[in-house]
Amino acid sequence: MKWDNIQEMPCSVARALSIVGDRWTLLILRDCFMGTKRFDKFQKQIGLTRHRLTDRLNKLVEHEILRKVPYQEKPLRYEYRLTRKGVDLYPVLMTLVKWGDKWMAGEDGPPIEYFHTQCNHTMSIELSCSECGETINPKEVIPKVGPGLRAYSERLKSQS
Amino acid sequence: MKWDNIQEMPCSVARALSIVGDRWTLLILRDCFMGTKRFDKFQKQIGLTRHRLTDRLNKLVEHEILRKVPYQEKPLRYEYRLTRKGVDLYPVLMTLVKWGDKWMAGEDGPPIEYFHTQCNHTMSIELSCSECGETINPKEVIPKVGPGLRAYSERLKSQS
DNA sequence: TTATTAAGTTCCATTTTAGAACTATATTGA
DNA sequence: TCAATATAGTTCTAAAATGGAACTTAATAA
Repeated sequence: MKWDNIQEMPCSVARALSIVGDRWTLLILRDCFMGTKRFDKFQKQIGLTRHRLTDRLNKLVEHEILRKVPYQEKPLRYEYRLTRKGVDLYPVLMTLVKWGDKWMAGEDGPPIEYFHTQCNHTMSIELSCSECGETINPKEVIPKVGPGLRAYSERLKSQS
Repeated sequence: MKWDNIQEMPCSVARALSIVGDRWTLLILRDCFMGTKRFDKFQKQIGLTRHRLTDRLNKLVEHEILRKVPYQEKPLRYEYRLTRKGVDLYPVLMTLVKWGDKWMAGEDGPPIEYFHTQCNHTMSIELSCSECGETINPKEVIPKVGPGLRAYSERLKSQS
């Protein structure tokens, strides 16, 4: 199985990772959420090669997670901005932050803290249920076959 | 910058990704959350090469995200189970699910649905504030330098 | 006229990965 | 006894991805 094929799996994790699941893309997006918009700044902050960066930014633009917006003419230059689809990846980054803060920060404590302007507290994120609002415990969530997987299975059947 | 060095960045996202940020590891963990425990089953479900799988499982064990538990003697065989540290990655997977469901599922709808036994509803996850409980809007969260980054900066200064 | 800035591109050596076959240990059935 | 099956790897090689460094292009600043 080549990586390029995982997007065809009937699985939202696989499909999401087919775009953002490589070694650098989520770091690029982290920088986007911190306000970075320009090529050289990404390159310096992350330290990946310019070649790779070009490649990853193009892929993100292609998938409409970032879009290129001209910020000057002469010479024409673009900056990279998050789209709605890109901003929707915020929870993925924040869950990684929370895990990294808990398990990787060591004695120094979390590198970055997050201040919630709505309640004026330094906070961390929690996962809650869209229906009842309660905090999620993995054991209390049961995965079931959904319409997407059913459709996929039926297509497989009709092919054979 | 080589990938192996990103874990030294003063950033929880980078540190988390240094372990789970490669192309296959989060898919392996997805399977763990679906109940998969054995080598061959991982291999068939994910379709990565046995060689890579060995490598990734070992890395996860090394980082105490999975642990090997013998399930038979003669011949001695182990299965892979999530540790507490591993279970703590559940939010990362679920945020990827939510994004994939929204942006990658297309007309078929989500492949898998999630049933919350606490409230008896099919649900999706939301991000909420640990302090006030409200749903998080990225614009309302301000990152600030935390103790980990301060300690890091001071170490850098004293070295030079 | 030479540097500098910004955003890439090009080239090559190194590293990682995919794919397939092979190995080790034990059980089952003929 | 012998062949087939099951499980969990390991080994090998060709192909693909990556890292590092230098080069390019277009414009401004010294």
